[in-house]
Amino acid sequence: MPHFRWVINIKNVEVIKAFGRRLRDLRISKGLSQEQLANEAEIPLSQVGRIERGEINPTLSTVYALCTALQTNMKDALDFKL
Amino acid sequence: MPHFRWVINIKNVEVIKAFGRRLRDLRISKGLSQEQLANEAEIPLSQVGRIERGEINPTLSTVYALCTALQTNMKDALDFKL
DNA sequence: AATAAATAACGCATATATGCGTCAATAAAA
DNA sequence: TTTTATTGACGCATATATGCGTTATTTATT
Repeated sequence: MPHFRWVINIKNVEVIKAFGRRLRDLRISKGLSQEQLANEAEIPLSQVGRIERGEINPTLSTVYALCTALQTNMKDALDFKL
Repeated sequence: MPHFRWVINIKNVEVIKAFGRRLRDLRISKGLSQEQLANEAEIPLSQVGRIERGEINPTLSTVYALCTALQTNMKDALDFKL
């Protein structure tokens, strides 16, 4: 059965969703498929999808790898408001 | 015994260490102790220490919580070069 | 020096990100 | 439509971040 045993921090959900949207925008603006981005960033394809959909909370190193693959700075990739 | 069974991505080590240094600088510039920052960000004190020392690879939501507690944007907190 | 405050360095349980699959659904191109 | 490319949505094992302790060490204060 599904659980609600743990407190959900709404802000945290929002930040990973906002980053997912930003990542997708950046990827598309660079004309890359998820697969190409995954290869560049050396991250599994399925993980890129989950991050773009805001399903997982990526680590700093993953964020960095994605930004590097997109030829952007974390500074710019994380420049969004909630 | 210690292991070397997995490939270590040097860049990833560098980014978490750089963030740790940046976090410490920001915290000190705001005149906060690790304990005060931990309370503000609602994360364990020991975790703040490990992050500042670059021992762990924080998630995006943790980075966000720390930046918010420091009254900074991720944009600025992650504005560093490797 | 003695005391207090701050940080380092551990341990441990649990939730979850990662890494690597597979197959379905959708979109794009032929 | 049919084929191909792309993305979504799963499953599962493993490494690790989180969360919450405790104790040691270092630093600051008196």
